[in-house]
Amino acid sequence: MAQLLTPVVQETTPALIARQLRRAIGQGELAPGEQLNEAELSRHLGVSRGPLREAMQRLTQEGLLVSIRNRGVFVIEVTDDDVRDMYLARAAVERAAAARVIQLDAKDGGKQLLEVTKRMRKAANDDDADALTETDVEFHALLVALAKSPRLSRMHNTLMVETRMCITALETRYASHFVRADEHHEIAAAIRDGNAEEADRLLVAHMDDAVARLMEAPEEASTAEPA
Amino acid sequence: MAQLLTPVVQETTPALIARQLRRAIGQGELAPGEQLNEAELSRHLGVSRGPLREAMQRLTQEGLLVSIRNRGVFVIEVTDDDVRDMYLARAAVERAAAARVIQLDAKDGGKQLLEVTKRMRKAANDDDADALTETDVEFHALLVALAKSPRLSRMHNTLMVETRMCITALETRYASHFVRADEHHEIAAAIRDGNAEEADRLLVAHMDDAVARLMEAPEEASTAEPA
DNA sequence: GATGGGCCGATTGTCAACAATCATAACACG
DNA sequence: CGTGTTATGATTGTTGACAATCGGCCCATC
Repeated sequence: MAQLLTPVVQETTPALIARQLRRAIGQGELAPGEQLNEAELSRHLGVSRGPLREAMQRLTQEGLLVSIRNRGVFVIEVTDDDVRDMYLARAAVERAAAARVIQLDAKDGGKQLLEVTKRMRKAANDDDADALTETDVEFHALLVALAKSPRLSRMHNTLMVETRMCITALETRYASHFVRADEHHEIAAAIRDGNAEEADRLLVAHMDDAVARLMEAPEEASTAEPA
Repeated sequence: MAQLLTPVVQETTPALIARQLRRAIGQGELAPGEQLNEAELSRHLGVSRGPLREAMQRLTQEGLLVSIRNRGVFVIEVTDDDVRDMYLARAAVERAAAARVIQLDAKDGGKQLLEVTKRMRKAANDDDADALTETDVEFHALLVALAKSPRLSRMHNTLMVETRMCITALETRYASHFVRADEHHEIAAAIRDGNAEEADRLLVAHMDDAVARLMEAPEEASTAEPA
């Protein structure tokens, strides 16, 4: 028999709950700054407070939630500094991933990434901003997945939840859908061509652009308290 | 009054337990592959199983523990692939950190790092391998801390626990203590001089060296199962 | 001697109850 | 009017108990 038999891994309950919470945060169902009521949430999820608390500890470790003793856990509020830091970390991870992809199998990796950009262009044509965001996230997730690095993937997963949260909360929009699609296409093409320097340069520029866009959006959380 | 008043942050119990567990893993008190018995551990720590389990979920999220449903949580076993991946991730984080330090305040950052290398040289003179390892870890932790990036710091913290664990488990030793100290000194000097390219190059080389050293050490966990 | 079934101890998963803490608001006091 | 005090309701933190699951062992069977 072929090795189609993948070892059965029973996901643990807190891990499942944690995924739900991440999704909810990314989609803004749990708004930045909002407190997570244990009793209420556990009822909604159909579990008791124990497993829920364990799941919340996971997200707290990731930095998606902040815990204040005897008061509760809250969804993080993203300040300007946080946005900058998010993309600093994303750049660190994705640049390393891109370099690794080129090193492993540039041609194949590039092709897979170009496939995603095709769908981005379709979404741009349809003027479907949501689909565009979906494929955008998918592009970056695939880029890191192709690097086959468990650690980079884990880090990146957290960062993408934060990114999604920001996009949702700030309702960021590109000036043009096509510009957005093209930026990703160029990165994919550079990777396919094995041009590490170019891919690296494009990625950095892409991140800088994203920060600039998010910063000019109306702030929902101030970066410093008033004097 | 000056801003010497830091906001009071009551650390949560699972966070405290998690730190203890990380220390224990880094120092090899909890050996790779070992199962963590909840009842026994909670007794030792003087808490009940609830908070302990929450702490374990944190480390599981970090990838320091692996959880198998209905069986328990175990300290990760580090394969050759894991060692490579660890240093791939560390390179990603530390290269970004170095670049950021140079961007923020190269002179000051370089000086602080050089201070650490002084202590490394002293440890090398004393032929004190443990002190050398301590200062080694301190150097890299400081490098990332100086970048003032919460996200890079959080990621790096996890990676350094893994690194420590490997050094302890594999009893890795440099060929020469002085070589080890010098490598760090060069990196610090490059940062102080604001030479980004040089610092980046040295960091990559430093990581490659580390992987090579760890790989030639006797393996305690095989990377692939026998045919 | 190898295989399969069934019991048993140990450990984990889950839950509900209790204790501790905090924010709020009402109120007395200077 | 501002300050300090005290009840109160709600929420979190912690614990112990119970249910579920698993690995190991013994033993009957072929």
